[in-house]
Amino acid sequence: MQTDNASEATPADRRRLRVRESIISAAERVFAREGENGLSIRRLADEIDYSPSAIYKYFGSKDELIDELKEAFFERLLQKVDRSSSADRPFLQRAKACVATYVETAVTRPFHYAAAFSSIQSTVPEGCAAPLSWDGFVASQKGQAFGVLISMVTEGQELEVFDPSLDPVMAAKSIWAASHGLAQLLIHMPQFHQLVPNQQPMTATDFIEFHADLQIRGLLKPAAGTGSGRLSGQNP
Amino acid sequence: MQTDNASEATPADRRRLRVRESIISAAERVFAREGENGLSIRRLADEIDYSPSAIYKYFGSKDELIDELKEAFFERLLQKVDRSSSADRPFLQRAKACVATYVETAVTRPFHYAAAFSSIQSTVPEGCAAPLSWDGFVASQKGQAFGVLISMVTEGQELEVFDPSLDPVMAAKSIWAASHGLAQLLIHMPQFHQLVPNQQPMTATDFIEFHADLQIRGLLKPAAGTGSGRLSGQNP
DNA sequence: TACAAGAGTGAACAGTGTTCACTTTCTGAA
DNA sequence: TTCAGAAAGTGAACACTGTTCACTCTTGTA
Repeated sequence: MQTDNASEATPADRRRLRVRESIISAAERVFAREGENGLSIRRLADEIDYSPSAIYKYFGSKDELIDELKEAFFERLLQKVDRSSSADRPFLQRAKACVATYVETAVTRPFHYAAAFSSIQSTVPEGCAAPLSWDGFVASQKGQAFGVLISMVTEGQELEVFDPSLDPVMAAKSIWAASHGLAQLLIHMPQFHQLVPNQQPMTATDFIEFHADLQIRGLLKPAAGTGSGRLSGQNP
Repeated sequence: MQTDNASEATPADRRRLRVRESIISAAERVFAREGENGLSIRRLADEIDYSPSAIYKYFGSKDELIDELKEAFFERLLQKVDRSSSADRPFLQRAKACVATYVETAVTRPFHYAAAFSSIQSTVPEGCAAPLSWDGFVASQKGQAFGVLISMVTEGQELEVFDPSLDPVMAAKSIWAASHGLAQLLIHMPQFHQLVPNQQPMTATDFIEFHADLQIRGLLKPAAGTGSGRLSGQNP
C-alpha cells in the first residue's frame, strides 16, 4: 500500500508513478487523435516499450484507463466554463459565454467528449436502483459544470432579466441539453455549421454564438400580455 | 442482376428476399435490445440457422447491415415528426409538438438513434472534399426531418409570431441541436429528467414538454424596446 | 544474505469481423 | 432431359481485440 503523503514517496513509488504517467500520456496522445478504436492495449504497449500485460498492473481495464482521460478532460472543461461565467462582463454576455465556452471546449477534444456520453446500459444491470443520485451527480465534474449553469439562471432571475416563473434546475438542464446537442452535432457532422443552401461563409464559432444567443432568449421575461409565461395554445 | 419490377419476381428472388428479411428482423430484435456490441455476426447466424459467412452474401459488412436498421428507424422518425407538424392544431402547439415528437421518438429506440450519431471521422479520410453537401443532406431522411423544422420556422415568421430577423435555416439548426441534445442525454443518462435536488416526481415526457416550450420561446418576437432582437450587452 | 513483494513477460483464451476456397443447390438454355 | 454456369451456403482460417495467468526477474527490507 502506498503512502498518501507525497512527502515520503520512495524511489519505487516515484518510478511507478513515472511509468503510470507515460502510459497515460501515450494513451492521451493516441486517443485524442484516433479515439477508442485507435487505442488498443497492444499498440499502447508497443509505444511505451512494455508488454501488454504490464499495463494491467497499472490499470484494471482499458475502460478504466479511458475513464481517467475523460475525467481529466472534464476537469478542464469545468474550469473553462467556470472561468467564463465569473468574468468581469455584463450578465447577458457572461450567460452566453457559459454556453459558448462549453460547446467550444467540448469540440476541441471530440473523442473525449463523445466517449463520455457513449455508453448505454440496455436494461438496468441489477440491484442498482438509483445509479445516478442528485448528490452524487453534483459532486462529479459534469455535475459541477452543471451547477454553474444553475447559478447563472438564478442570477438572471435576481437581476429580473430572466423569467422568474422558471424552475432554475429545469431551465439549467434544458440549457445543458441544448449545449450538449450542438457539441455533439459539431463533433459528428464536421460541416454542420456551414450546412446552408447558399454557401455563405459561416464559422463554427459564429454558429455557436448564434445558438447561445437563442438559448438565453428563451429564458428572458416574456413580452408583457402573453399570459403566465408558459406558451399556451394561442390562436394563430 | 435482379429486376427492379416487383411484378416479375422469380421464386428465387422471393426466396432471397425472405432470407434477407429474416436477417434484418433478427438483427433488429437484437440491436434494439442490446445495441451494436450485443449484435455479432456469429450470434446472428446462430439465431437464423445459417453460417456466419452466409450473411456476407446479403450484406457487405456489419456496418452496412446496421445502416439499414438505422435508415428504417429514421424513416419512421421522419414520418412521426412530419405528421405532428401538420396536425390540425394552433401553430404554437404544433411547433412544440415537432420538437417533442422528435425527442420522444428518438428515445424509443436508443441504440438506433445513438448509433446514427456515433461515428467520428478523425481526420478527413482522403479525397472527399465535401462529404456533406446541402443537396445531399436534404435528400436524406435526417435532412427531410430537418426540412420540416425549417418550414415550421418560416411559418411562424409569416404568422408574425417568430422573430422575422432570424435566418430560418440557422434557427432550425439550433432547434435541431437542442432537440438532439435532450434526446442524447435522456438516452445516455436514464434518470436525467428526474435529476433534481428535492425529489418531486417528473416524467421524461414532462421534461421534454418543458424543453420544447423553452426552445420555441427563444424564437418568439423579442419584447419591444430590447433593440434589434439580438441580445446586445445590456447593462445589468 | 535470504526472503517476500512487486514489476514485467509470453503464451494462451475467448471473443470479434471478414475472406476464400470449396461444395451443394438451383435455373435457364440447348 | 441434360448440362453448364450462376447463385447459395459452408467451414476453416486470418488478423485482430481485451484479458488472464503462471512464470521469471528485480528490488527493498529484515
